[in-house]
Amino acid sequence: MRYQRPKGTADILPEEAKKWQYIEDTARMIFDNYRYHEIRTPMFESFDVFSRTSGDTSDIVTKEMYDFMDKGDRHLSLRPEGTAGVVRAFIENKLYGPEHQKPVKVYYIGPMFRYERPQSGRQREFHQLGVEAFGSEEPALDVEVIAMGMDLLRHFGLKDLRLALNTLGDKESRDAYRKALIEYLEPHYDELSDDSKTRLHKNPLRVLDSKDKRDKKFVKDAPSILDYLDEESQKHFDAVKSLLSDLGIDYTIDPTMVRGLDYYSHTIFEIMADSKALGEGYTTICAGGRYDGLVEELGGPQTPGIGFGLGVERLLVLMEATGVSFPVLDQLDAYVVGIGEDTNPTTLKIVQALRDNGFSADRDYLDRKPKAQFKAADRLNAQYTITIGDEELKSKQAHVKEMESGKEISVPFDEIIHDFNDVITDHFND
RNA sequence: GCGGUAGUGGUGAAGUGGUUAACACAUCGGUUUGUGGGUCCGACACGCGUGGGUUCGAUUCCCACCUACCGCCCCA
Repeated sequence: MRYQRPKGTADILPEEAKKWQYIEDTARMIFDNYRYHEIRTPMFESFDVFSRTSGDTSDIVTKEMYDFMDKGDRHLSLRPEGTAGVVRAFIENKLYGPEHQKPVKVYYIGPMFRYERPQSGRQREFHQLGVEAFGSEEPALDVEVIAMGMDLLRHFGLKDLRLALNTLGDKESRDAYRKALIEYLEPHYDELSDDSKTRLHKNPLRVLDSKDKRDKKFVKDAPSILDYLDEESQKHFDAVKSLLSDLGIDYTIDPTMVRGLDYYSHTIFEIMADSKALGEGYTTICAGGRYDGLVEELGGPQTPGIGFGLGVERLLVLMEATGVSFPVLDQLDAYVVGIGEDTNPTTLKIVQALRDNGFSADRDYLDRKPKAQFKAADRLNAQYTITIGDEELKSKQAHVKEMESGKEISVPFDEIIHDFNDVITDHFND
């Protein structure tokens, strides 16, 4: 094989693409119900947009970003996630301006890029769909976003969903907690895993997330963020919990849950699904949180925000493992069978006329025999076949056959061309 | 970036250091003249991921690379 697709990329073939369309259509419909509108931002941005928001010492920025210098010596990066670009666009286009209703609610669907080792449901080019809402600190907005995420996944037929909830508090709370956590872990420094040793001062919250047994033993008794929330943060978190309950949405609080990105504050959440398809037990399918400092970080006015992202490939793996059926619309109304070369112009005209009238129609292009054409019609699951041969050309009548019943009648070309719908209702509707 | 497993036609796969690489499915053609989902017959890898090497000879042995999958790291 001469050429092959780049490592970690995938060709989405027509059959598969139908599933993608279903997912995208469903998502758009739901987002629309919640009054979120699509925003399309570039697939690459200035490197700084991402390094600024993700923390430039992080592995993410140094190891996993597809960054490059373009011919004008600009340092660019393929977007590794959706939020940073949307925030940049929010600021650049002044969506914070008074003429825009607050909160500004947007969603995006598209490819993202990460330089990492491919595995099932994890590729270098992958797709995410996500939402962002700017301009309100109200806990009710947190809950709307969470509810929308749950709603979306339920629409995709996923059961056994679990909502994990945590808060990181505001900056003061987080700083206080961070200090306490370092104080707690430092005496055990030598007993931590190598990774956690480096994490301890760079990003101590991540130690909580460690899967290493050596770390877990300390994490168990580590101080909890929940004990370091100031009044404001506590109030916000309580309100979120209470509103979730009002909506009848169950949740479990996981004080050790942290996010990979530095910019989160207050509410963070993950929606997990129970499936063996993506590893044992519950795995995260949708994750998000509040990022009240992010807009400012990128040079905009102080503006709160909240959003979530969802991996489409992972979603597909889950749906398939769960046995969710994709309602696929692939109907062929009529297949036009032409017998003999002389019928070529007529069959083409008829297929075209059918399409003009809103029917899906197809014909043979390989000069095959009638039998083969009928076989094709059958395999394509055509509802009707329209047969034209020399005799039909002379009489200007075609044979219309309902494939399921086998009933066949003779109909003038004109009727077929002008109103095939009438032909069907007049002759085949019993 | 590290470790493990694998790579034969459109698909699922069998197989061997040596003339024509099983079998099945799919596809296409035929089964007497213009009608489908059946039967029967036939066709279908210039080649066994790529590139080297060993050998009289390699798809089969060795090495490197590529890719996929699994695990680690990480996870926006």
